[in-house]
Amino acid sequence: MPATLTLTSAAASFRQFNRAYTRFLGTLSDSYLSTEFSLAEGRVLYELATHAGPQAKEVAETLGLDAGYLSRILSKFEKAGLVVRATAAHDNRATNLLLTARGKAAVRKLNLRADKQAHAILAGLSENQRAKFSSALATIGQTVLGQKIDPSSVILRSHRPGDMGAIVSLEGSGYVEQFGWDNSFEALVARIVADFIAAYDPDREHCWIAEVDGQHLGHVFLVQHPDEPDTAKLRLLYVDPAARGLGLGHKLVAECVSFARAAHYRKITLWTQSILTAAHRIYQAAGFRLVNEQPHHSFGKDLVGQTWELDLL
Amino acid sequence: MPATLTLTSAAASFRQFNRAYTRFLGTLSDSYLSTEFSLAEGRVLYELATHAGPQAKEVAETLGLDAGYLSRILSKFEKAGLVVRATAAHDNRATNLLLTARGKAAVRKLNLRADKQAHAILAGLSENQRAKFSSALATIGQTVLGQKIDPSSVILRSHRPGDMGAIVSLEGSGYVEQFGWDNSFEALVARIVADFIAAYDPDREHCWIAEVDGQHLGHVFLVQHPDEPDTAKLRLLYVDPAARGLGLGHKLVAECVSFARAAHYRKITLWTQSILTAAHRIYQAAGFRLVNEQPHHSFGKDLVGQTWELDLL
DNA sequence: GCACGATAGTTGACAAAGTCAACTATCGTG
DNA sequence: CACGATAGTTGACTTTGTCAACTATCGTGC
Repeated sequence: MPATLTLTSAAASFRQFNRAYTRFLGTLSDSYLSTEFSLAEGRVLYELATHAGPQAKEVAETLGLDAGYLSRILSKFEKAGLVVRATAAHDNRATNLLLTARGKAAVRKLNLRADKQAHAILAGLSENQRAKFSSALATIGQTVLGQKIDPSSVILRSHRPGDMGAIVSLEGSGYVEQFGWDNSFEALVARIVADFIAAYDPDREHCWIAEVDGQHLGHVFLVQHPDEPDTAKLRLLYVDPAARGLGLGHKLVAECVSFARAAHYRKITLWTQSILTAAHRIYQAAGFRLVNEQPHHSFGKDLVGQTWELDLL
Repeated sequence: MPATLTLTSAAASFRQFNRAYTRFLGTLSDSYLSTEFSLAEGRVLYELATHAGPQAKEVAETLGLDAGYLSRILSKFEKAGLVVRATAAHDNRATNLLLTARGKAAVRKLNLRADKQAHAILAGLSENQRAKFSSALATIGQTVLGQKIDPSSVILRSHRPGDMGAIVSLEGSGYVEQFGWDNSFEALVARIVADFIAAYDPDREHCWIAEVDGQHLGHVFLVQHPDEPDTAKLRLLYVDPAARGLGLGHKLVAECVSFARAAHYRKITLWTQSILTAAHRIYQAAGFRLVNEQPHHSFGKDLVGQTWELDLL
């Protein structure tokens, strides 16, 4: 892969983005001027609202505030009746910070204002743009801000326009990066998804996309076997490297199995490669068993293909 | 399109991102502590380094600084010999701000430090991640920061793993959004790119991707006509809505034409739709002429297909 | 059970960052 | 050439943030 995007040019656009975002956050926070709170105070309030009864130290750390500064802010809040400082249960040095009803009301008011602002900005975007935008935010959050994906916020949905391409792209670049396969694999995936759309029978077939905040994290297909009407084929199970370890693969396969049962299939088969060991664990856990292995040369590599089956009684 | 990504949830993740990025920029700017400059001073210096001889007012506006505050910063810079304030040519009230050699040296030093920092963060990412990251930055910059694409920074390159999928995705969601086509169009594109990879002859065929900072902005294919060896087909010309008006389409078509000439084709043909008027102007400008029109029903719509040709003498 | 270093939080003194309004000098227009 | 507008400066001020010294408590090792 020729490095048309060098580390240096990536760093340059990163810095440019940071400058622009500094400016942007500056204009956003200007709205605090019409408020009784400063930006720092607002951040503290928000922190108290989202984390139940934290110690002052924790708040100072997560927000990067000076302990002394925070102490003064909290005194002000206490005087205003927004916060109570309760000595911690097992440590008389520490205090647990709790919002009063009045404090909660203040947070609600701030939230409303901030939500309005965010809405106003996003309202100018088309749905397509908004999806791209959200996905971009999530990407940045995960790559440089160290944000973790919250498994409970992952949703499974059916395919939509643009999804087939995303599937081809993810699998194409993913397997090249991880296993060095050549682009004939990407072409194969493109053909599979084209066939899926062309022959799609909603009662007998389905595609699931796992996503969070518009970010495509994984997918799987269940299709009718071309020759055997009672058999379904599970195809193109994929979980993005960024989302591994969340049980997404299990969730996707479980979805396939229950759909297949509901559609009265008697069997599910799938074809996979011996090197994809992470996937095997998922198939095994779902009750599939390996029924056949065969070496072949594909995608520029010597591989061993495997057929797995699950009987649906 | 079911709104699994509502405006409200998009706004929520937007706000969460802003909070996280505030924190991130805070840690980034901590590095200014070991510097003789404050963050605001650094921003001013950078602004002076990138824009030749601006007025104080312009700097104050672009950075969102108070005029008085800026004036004091500039006085400090002048005293330190980093900046000279020259009365503007045609307005004796205004001053043009110019960095001295010493000022430029200071900027270089700051840049070096910031570059190191950015490099350190990006060095932990794989090339794939870095490309996604850069592209995400660009997306955010364009959608909410109002950044414009710099036409001179657009590069044309050959296809790489993951590109075919991106092409399918862009065209699939793009034409759905703009013209309401159904997903059989996405399937058609998937089949075309699959065929391209399968039959690819590098001497006779080519795919160009237009990108900036890893962000895919457009593409085009030139392939051998299946029946006529002397004829090339131009296919899948696409320019992302975000990148229209930059002459990207012209650039991509010109690339095709010159490749076709070099490969000794005698003719280029292409098939397009009557509603794609923006593309027609590009073809016309490149010397193509409309040779045939035919109504057809595809992608869920009644369309009029057009064949265009260019003779390459 | 107690000395001791570590930790949570507070406070005073201070510095840095940013705001506001009044002011000067100049400009452009009628 | 009067007059309102504009570029920039300055003094007085507030807000925001930092630092170190301080108290009270904790946990550990002896």
